[in-house]
Amino acid sequence: MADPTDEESDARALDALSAERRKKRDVLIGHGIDPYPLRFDRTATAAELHQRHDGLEPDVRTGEVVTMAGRLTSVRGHGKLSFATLADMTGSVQLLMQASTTTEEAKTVLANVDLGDWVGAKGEAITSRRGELSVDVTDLWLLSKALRPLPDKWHGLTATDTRYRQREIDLLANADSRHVFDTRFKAVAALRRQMMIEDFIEVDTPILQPQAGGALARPFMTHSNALDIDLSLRIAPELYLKRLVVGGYERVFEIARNFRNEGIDTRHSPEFTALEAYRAFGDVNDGMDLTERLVVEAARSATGRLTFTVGDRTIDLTPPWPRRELLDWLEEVVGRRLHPSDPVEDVRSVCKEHDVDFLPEWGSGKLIFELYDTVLLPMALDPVFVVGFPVEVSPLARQTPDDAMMAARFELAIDAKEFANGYSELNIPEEQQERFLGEAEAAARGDLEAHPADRAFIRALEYGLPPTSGIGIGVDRLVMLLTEVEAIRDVILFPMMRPEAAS
RNA sequence: GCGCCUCUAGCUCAACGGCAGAGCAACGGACUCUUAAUCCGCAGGUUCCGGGUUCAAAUCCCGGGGGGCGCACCA
Repeated sequence: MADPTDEESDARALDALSAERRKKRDVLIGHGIDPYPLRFDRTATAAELHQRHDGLEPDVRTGEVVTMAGRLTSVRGHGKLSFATLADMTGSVQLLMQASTTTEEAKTVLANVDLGDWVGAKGEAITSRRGELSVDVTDLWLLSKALRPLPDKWHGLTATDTRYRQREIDLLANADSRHVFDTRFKAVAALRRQMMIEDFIEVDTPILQPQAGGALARPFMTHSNALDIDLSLRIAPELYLKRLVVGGYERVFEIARNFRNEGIDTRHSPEFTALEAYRAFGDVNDGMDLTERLVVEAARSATGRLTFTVGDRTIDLTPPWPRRELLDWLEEVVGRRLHPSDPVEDVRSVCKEHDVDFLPEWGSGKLIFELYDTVLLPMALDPVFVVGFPVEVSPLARQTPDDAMMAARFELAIDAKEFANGYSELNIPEEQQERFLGEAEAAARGDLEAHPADRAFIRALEYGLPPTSGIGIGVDRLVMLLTEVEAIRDVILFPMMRPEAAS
């Protein structure tokens, strides 16, 4: 279907189903029942009830009267006896409704509820003859009517675009999907908790920026009417966070939504979440230590495990993770020691040998980075810190003390993807200025990912940025690993989609 | 942006040139221990859209749209 929620197709195809539900709502109104009560007091959740009473023998009455609330996901009518499943945020519990012991009002409600309705139910917690924990309902209230039918209760919802466009019904129909997001929120909470433990301050920096910076990427553009200026959506919080370190926040982090106007595929979303953290007095090695602690803690806390299977790959996060010098590893694999100072023709020939495409304006450093990206990265399954990247592709990182063409920078590779990135931050204003000018020239030449020099950032550096370790962790990719899914859209609640057709 | 695949009832799927079907959900009915409840009955369609080929199109062809995957760019 071109558009499952199109108004006309609704009017046509959903009319019969929806009309039935509206009719029942009218019947209840006719009985003086408000189908949209303002509030409801519940005394127990499904999880609490199970925690208190699981393991009882069949046919036991606990004597505890509870009031539950949730969505009705299944009804099994049995004449004067009905069973139903009530699902709330914590799980589900069975309702047992006997005509002989329910109120008249409850009978009226029961006769006019549909799958998907929100209901409240009061009764004694008991076990059924089969031994299932149930609420022996005396009172039943409608809390809100579902006018649209739910997806198939057994098969759930599989249509991918409907799952992304109408995440709400994906969540209520597919337990797998709920589990993915439960895991996501636990992982993010764990990251935040760990940062707090390590004395980092959480901050919020601008998403609307006069000038995108902190990464090489194409920004989304927008416009301020009040100021009559064009603005970019942030591509990385990096520059603002380092300005906060200048300001005295020695340990800062942000769990930041970044926006990049680039390709969309299973690994890339136009908006994605990264944790960026900056720590005064640290260097690239402290960054790796911190990254390892964060990822391991998120995995343990959100899943209780350290090994994950994605597709046919098994990934083991057990620390410590190996740290390999990029140039050493590359030498091992391509059989030649490369260096950014090598003549560009030499590095190009290695690229050709390994089917690595390149552009004529790329220097040896960029070519080495491309070799890493296309030859080494796919080999990294279990976590590996790759250390030492060409300065040419690291405009915000310090040079290493013994090699001015190499930056004190690492990338964390897991499952053939870049998971994290970090370095000893470049804090020498003149050098940063020079690197910016190089980028500005590239921008002037038409490089859409390059940006003009950020003068406000240089000015900040001139007030003094202490030695600083910075890291960035791709939160969506981390969650993909922890939930063992292959598509980034599966871990984003409402992934960017083409708008639904107008009619 | 290019290539491949896909779109059928509210949902999950059949039919693959010959009357558009099933399960779930819905609707009417039976049933006091079900849990994908069961049983009887009944209803539900612009087969994504537009054009073409054909006696006949959900099916084949062309164009368009949505979605997925792969490649390229990017994290």
